[in-house]
Amino acid sequence: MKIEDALKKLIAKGISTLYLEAVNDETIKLENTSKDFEGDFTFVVFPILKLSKQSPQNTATALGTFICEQSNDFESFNVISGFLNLKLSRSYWSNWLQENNDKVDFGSAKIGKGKKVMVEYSSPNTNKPLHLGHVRNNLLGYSVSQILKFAGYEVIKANLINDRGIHICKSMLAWQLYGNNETPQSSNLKGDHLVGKYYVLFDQKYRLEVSALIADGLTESEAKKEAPLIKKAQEMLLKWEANDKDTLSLWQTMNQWVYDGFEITYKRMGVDFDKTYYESQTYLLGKDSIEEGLQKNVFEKEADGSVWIDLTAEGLDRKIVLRADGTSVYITQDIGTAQLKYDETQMDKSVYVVGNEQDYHFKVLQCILKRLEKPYADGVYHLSYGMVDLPTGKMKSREGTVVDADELMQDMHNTAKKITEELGKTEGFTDLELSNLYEVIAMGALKYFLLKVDPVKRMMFNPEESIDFHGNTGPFIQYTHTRIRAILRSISFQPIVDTSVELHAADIDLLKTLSWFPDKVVVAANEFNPSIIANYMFELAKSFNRLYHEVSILGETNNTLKQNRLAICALTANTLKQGMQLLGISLPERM
RNA sequence: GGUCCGGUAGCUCAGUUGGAUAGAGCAACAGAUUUCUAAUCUGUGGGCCAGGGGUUCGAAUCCCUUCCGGAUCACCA
Repeated sequence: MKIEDALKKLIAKGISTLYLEAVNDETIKLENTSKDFEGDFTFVVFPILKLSKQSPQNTATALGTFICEQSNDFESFNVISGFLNLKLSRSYWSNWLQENNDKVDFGSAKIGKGKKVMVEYSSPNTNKPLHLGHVRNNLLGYSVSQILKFAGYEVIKANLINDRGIHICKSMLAWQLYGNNETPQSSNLKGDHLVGKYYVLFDQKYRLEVSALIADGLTESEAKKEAPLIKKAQEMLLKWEANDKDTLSLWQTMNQWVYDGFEITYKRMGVDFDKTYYESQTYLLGKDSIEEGLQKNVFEKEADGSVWIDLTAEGLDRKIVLRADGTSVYITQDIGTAQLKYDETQMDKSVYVVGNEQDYHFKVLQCILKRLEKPYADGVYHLSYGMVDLPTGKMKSREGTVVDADELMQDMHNTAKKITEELGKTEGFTDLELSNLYEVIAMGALKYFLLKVDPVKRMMFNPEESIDFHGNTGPFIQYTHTRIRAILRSISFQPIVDTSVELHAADIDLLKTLSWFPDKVVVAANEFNPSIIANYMFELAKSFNRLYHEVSILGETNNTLKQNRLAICALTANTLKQGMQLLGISLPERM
């Protein structure tokens, strides 16, 4: 039984013994004692004063006395106004260490046992390279997958590639018109960047045409529709849909360039997928569900043949789900893809890592799936995340105001190199080891920077100030880990815990922080929120660094205490490693 | 206009189900290494938790309202 639950039972027992009032222990609320006071758990007695009919002070004191008499796990208490602070005993912590010391998967949970969850993330367009916003998406998706796995779920990572549509045709067309048969090989340009270059070029040329038409007297919206380039792009889309051989061939060639480019970026970010869906193969799905919905009277058909759903009862709008010509809209595809995913995997939950500009869309999707009484409707969860803003404003691919993912990663690598060299920490490494080290540190800094922020929040990235390597950062945590590893490398010891020895207060502080890890994992998994793990990692690292300064680990003269302390260090190192793995961050042995 | 999300220190962010004097990091300043890696640690300064009202023993947290920022309400994806 968890100590919190045991304490709740004790408190309930205390109330019934002292005041002859029955209390359900599940209604007892406990808090962690704030660090300005001595103690581990705080019970606020105000709510039970009407039972005790005593002053807050007397009630708390009586309860505290009762608990310390009844249990060896609590050694003392103090009362400040209505707050009863209870302190866990040293023997409790010794026992805790002994129990958890050799757990291989300390912190793992079983809340997802027997359940399958699909996490869809990344979902790029094939007309441009990935930028910082996509990096946030990818890291979130990967990390959430790791966390869910650690919490016991079977996880399927999926990528739905948006490989068709008018935007793809834009880069194809620009390449056809202005590309002079440029290829990634001929220009030595990464394929996704090459295609992205033509996407931007299309937009530039298109704008010129639009301005010219406006000068000729057209309104802006007319000009946008009438510009020759956009008409050509639309023609190309029609050809693509008609399976025109040349168009398809160009499409395949250019998409392959992009995939080759993405593969490099994904690999460097350390993300991967179990399943890849292509929108070109799924965009016709969903029509069966429309038919089904019509029969169930969930949808209604207009005179022109278009199909709609009225979601005003749910506070949403009336939405089209099928055009009059029988073609799909975005939501139709998503209905179809959800069904496809379920048919293939029978997943219990389906997490979509998609930016918060699609909050409305996913509300609609879930609503429709519920109306259709799909068994997977309740398991749909939109992991909505805020944009990454630049000091200059939003990132826009077409306008070139983006922080490119590949460039950013390379910048981070260079910064890591520079700092390591400045600190003079390059001795004893081969060139290859150094290069790997810089990469691990750089990725640690970048990933931690993006994952420590609550996903729902917009976040700010200033390219002028490179991402920090001090303080609440990935490298700080990596560094802490290398300090522990240095100690553990230098000595051979058996992680045997002897509960007879009294632990130092600093040891106990660290143990206390360690003991929170399993709870953090559960909360992070339930909320699909890696930032909980990230912030906890920082707490844990700080906690170890305090111990490191306060006491000597290798220099401890009491050998039994030294063995215990080494066990605490080993558990800390393992927990740091495990937690960072949940964030997709590696830890170097030395740095 | 309707709906949704956000607003906490100069900057970037934490803040469990309402709890004690509001917390970190960065930046600034002052210190710490004969000893396990100073990418570290300790301390100082810095706040009308956007504003106002309400609920109660008690509110950054819950309710109402105003303001600010953003998104969305497409037969685009």
